Amino acid sequence: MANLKQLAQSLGLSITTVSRALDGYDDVSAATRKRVREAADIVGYRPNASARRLRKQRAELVAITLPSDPGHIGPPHFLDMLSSCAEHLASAGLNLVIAPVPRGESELDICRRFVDGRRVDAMLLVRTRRQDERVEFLQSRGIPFVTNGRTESLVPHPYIDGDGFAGFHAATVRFQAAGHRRIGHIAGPQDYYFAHVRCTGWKAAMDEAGLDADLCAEGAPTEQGGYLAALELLRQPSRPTALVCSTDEMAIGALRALREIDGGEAISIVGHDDLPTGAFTSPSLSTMRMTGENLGASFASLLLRAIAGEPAEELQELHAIEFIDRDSHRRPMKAA
Amino acid sequence: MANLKQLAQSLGLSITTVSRALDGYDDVSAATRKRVREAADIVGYRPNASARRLRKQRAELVAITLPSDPGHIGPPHFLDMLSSCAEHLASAGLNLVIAPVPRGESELDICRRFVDGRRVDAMLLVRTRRQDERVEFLQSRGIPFVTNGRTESLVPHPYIDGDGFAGFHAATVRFQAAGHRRIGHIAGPQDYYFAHVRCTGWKAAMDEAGLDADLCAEGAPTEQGGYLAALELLRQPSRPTALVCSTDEMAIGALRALREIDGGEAISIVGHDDLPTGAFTSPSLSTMRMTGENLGASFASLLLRAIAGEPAEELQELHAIEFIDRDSHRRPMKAA
DNA sequence: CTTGACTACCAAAACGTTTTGGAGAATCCT
DNA sequence: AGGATTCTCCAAAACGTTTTGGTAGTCAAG
Repeated sequence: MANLKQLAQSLGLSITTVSRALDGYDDVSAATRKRVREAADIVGYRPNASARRLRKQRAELVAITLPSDPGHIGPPHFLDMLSSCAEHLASAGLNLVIAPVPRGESELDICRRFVDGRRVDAMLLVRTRRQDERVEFLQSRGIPFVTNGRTESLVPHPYIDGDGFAGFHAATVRFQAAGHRRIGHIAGPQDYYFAHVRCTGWKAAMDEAGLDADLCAEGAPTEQGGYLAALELLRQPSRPTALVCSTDEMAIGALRALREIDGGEAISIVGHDDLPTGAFTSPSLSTMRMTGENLGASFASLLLRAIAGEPAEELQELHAIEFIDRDSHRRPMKAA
Repeated sequence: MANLKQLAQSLGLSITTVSRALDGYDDVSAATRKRVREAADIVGYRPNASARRLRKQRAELVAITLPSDPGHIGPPHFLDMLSSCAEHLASAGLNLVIAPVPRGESELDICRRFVDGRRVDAMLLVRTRRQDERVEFLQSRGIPFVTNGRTESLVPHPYIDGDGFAGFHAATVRFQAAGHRRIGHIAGPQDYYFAHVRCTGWKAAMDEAGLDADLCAEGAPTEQGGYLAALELLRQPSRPTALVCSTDEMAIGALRALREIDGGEAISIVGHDDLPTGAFTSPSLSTMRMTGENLGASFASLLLRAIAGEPAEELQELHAIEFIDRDSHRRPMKAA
């Protein structure tokens, strides 16, 4: 309601003094500072955000682009993560705006709009691709950003990612140790970095064990995509006895395929993401997830440090993957 | 990069003319308008958002408060809904910022910060309470807002809500028609409007049928809350044979309680929200949900119309509830 | 030749802050 | 006492837009 001018007038002070009193500068006496602050409290004065932003040349905003891609928008935890991230940003005076990508526009368009209109101080990117034009654009503009997921960009950038290679390597080795020889992989679209690196982890473990890495089917990162990919593998002359799936959603689709196929109940399976639904499927879904608590806070912290100018190399977090063992990864193998 | 002044200089025009050319006013000749627009395209000019906002006295932002309450933040669809809402707002030049409530602060504090700092043009409220201080505050400030859920506010406000009374009434009547006499209700916290109105629907159906509406237990709107409330009802000397649960999360908790109790598998159950997980529980969870497609777009539309000044009475949507029948609502009753 | 309407443009104000570069008064040091 | 230093305070500029209230110039009508 009140602005600085009115407040200053009512106090018989200058705008400058009132502004500086509220900001706690020490070139205003303790007495006036107190007087100003009390008056401001009473009238409920809050500085006009647009005016401050214009003057300070900061947008006080961070945007996150939400792909309206096929496949759900990350696990359900995602909103919690966002919420926590927003909360931590807020304590630094930044708000988080969500920027969905309308059909007909690319994520790059959105970035452009936000960056060139000086609407944001930084950006948060999810679902990175191996070659990601958004990353290139933001780097060319020199605007701070953090990605959820790595890219193959030659110039380093801040990210938080799970060590998909190690995770899928370890999952494959576990199956080998349990006696599996024919271990298949249900892969997500290979232009996504996460899907590619998970596939690579599986393949490396197969190569190292001297096993054929031929049972790989790619599909959309959805339940249906997993279902179709699994059917494809199950039609092979020599079926897999275990499946390592790129995501839980795909794994749930694969479970559906197994249910429809004779002998499918003898095939072990593991996914990734720790979807809550996985606890209720039958068999309950064994899975993996990135370690680390309060990822939202981590994203916020990286964003703030990127804005503060820390070099990208120091703003990269690669988290270990942990197993969540339920039933689906140790189903009794059919007697060979 | 470029601002209006530089662009004007490079064109040999005044700032005014350039600004008006870009905005398509017709007091600038078609020729110059074209020339200006082409030049703007080339340098990639975008007006500085903060400056425009300051001048136009509009924030171009809408905020939604995210309660960090007990109980998850709405169904998983919630993020999709948000995303769709943000997308429709964006086509009107508005961005959606998410405003989680840090512990130690109330949702009212957040509203105050956003409203009094002129950071938003409107607000979106979820999880309304019967007496909702946020609603009162926003009404007193005269700032447009839309709620997800009704309130008992005497002065009308825009909302979108499901007809919880009718839904829970109908669900109860269905159980009666199936022969159930002792139908219990697992209620959410009664200061939430949705929880209260659902409870009222159940109670009304019981009263109308001349049955005792005594089997009601209240709990937190979480899996654990449903579990505890169900245990409470099952300890009664005369157990319910069917349970109408305020939310799916609570219903899933109740299912767990039934599993632990001797004879629990003979108790029918229904929830509300259509959580994806419900399809995988055993028995699979029968549930209800609000009808209407693309709620996000509806919210966006109501917000825009509220900002445009349409009266609140015309901005209220009450949606019917539909049943999603799975297995849990028709479990074989124990022979009396 | 004046008047009025119309076209194409522009200078300046305004939006509400924060920050720069002082200015006057009081205090301290020698 | 005179100069330097410290305390308080403030006028004005700046941030980049949009909008107000014009001004010249042209053209047609009276």
